[in-house]
Amino acid sequence: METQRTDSTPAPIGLSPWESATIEVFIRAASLIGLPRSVGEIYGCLFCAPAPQTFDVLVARLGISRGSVSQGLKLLRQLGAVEVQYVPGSRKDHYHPELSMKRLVHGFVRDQFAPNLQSGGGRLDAIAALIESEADPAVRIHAAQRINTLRTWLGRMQKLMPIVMAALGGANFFNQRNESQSDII
Amino acid sequence: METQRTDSTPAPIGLSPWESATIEVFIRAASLIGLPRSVGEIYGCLFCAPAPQTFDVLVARLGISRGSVSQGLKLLRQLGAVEVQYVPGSRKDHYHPELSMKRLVHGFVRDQFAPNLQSGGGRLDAIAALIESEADPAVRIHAAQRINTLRTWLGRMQKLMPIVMAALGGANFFNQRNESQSDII
DNA sequence: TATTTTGTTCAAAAAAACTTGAACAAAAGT
DNA sequence: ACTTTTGTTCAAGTTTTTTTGAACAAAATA
Repeated sequence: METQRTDSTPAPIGLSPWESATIEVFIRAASLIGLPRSVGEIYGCLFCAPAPQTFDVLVARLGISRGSVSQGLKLLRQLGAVEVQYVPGSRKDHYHPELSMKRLVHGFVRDQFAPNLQSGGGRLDAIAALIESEADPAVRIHAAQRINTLRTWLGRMQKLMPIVMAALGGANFFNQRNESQSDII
Repeated sequence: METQRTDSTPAPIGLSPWESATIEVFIRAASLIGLPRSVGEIYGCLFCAPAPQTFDVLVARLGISRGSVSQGLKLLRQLGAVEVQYVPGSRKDHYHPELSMKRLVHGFVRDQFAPNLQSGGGRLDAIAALIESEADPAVRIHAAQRINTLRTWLGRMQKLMPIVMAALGGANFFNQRNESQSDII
C-alpha cells in the first residue's frame, strides 16, 4: 500500500503578482551585493512563502534548473540565510528563510567581506617588505606613507563592522559563529 | 619655435614591485565592491604615484587600452575618487587620487548604493498595492506582514548610512554633494 | 537487493560584464 | 584653414560568471 505523503499544502505552482514583485526586489538586492540572480530568486520565494518550501517547489515555481536551486540553496545555507526544517511525514528537505536582518547581514559579512579584510593586513606587510628593496630613498619614503594610509583605511574598516552590527542589534564580529540566538527581526 | 613642454617627471614606464602589489590590492578591493578590474588598476596606479599622472601614462604603465582608461577615469571622476588637476605647461589632463577614505566611501555610497535604497520605498508601496488585489484574506495578511518586514529592513539601512559616515569622520547623507572640505584622510 | 526518491556535481552552453581599438569629436597649435 | 594633440564613444571581441541538464551518489522503500 502507498504510505500517505501529502507533502505540505497544495503548492500553488504559479507566482502571484505580489510574489513576483517581491522576488524582483530580492533579485536587485542580490545583485547589489554581488550574488547571482538565482540566489535572489530562491531567497525571495522562500521569503514570500507562508511555510517552508521544498527543493522541487522552488524548481517548479521559479522555473529554474535543479542545478541552480541546489547551488543557490547551498550558498544560502552557508550564509545562514536559509535553514533546513524537518517536516514529519515527508523525507524532502524543507527550507525556510532567516528573517532576522541582523543575522542575514552577519552571515554575509562573515563569509563574503571579513575574509578580505583579514587577509589585507598580511598583504600590506608584504608590500612594506617590497618597499625596503627600493633604491631611491625618496621613493621609499613616499611609498611608506601610502602604505600607512592603507593601514589606516584597513583599521577603520575593521572597526566599522562591529559598529554596523551594533546598529542592527549588537553582535560580536570576527569571532566564530556564536551569536546569542535572539529573535529580533 | 617649439614651446617647451617637458611633461612632468621622466615617467618610469614599468611598475615597480611595490606598485604592482599595491595595485593588486586595489584590484581586489574594486571587485569586492563590484567595480571592474581596470578601475582598480587605474585608481591604484594614481594612488602609488608621487604626482598627478596623465591619461597616456596610465595607458602605458598599466598596459590597458585607451578605451578602458577613458571609461575608468570617467567612473572614478563621477565617484569623486579622482580629480583633474591643471598643470601649467601641459595641456593634458592630470589626475590625482582622492586620499580621504571618508570622501571615497561617501562617493561610492552616494552613486552606487543610496539610489537603490531611495527607489526601494516606492517599490514596496507598489507591492503593497498588488497585495490588495489578493483574493484570500489569509494570504493578504501574511503578505502584508512580509512587506512590513521589508519596510523595517529598508528603514534600518537608511539609518545605517549616516552612522557609517559618522564612524569615518562625520557627513550628511542623502543630501547633495556639499560636504565640508576637510583634509582628513 | 532492486527500485524509487531526493539531491549534488560538474562539464558544457548561455548570458553578462569587461576590454579593445578604430572612428569620431574638440580644442590648440601652426 | 589645416594639422596635431588629447580624449571619448561604441560596436565587436574577449573574458568571466551564471545557468543548465545529464550523470552520479545517498538514503529510504519495496
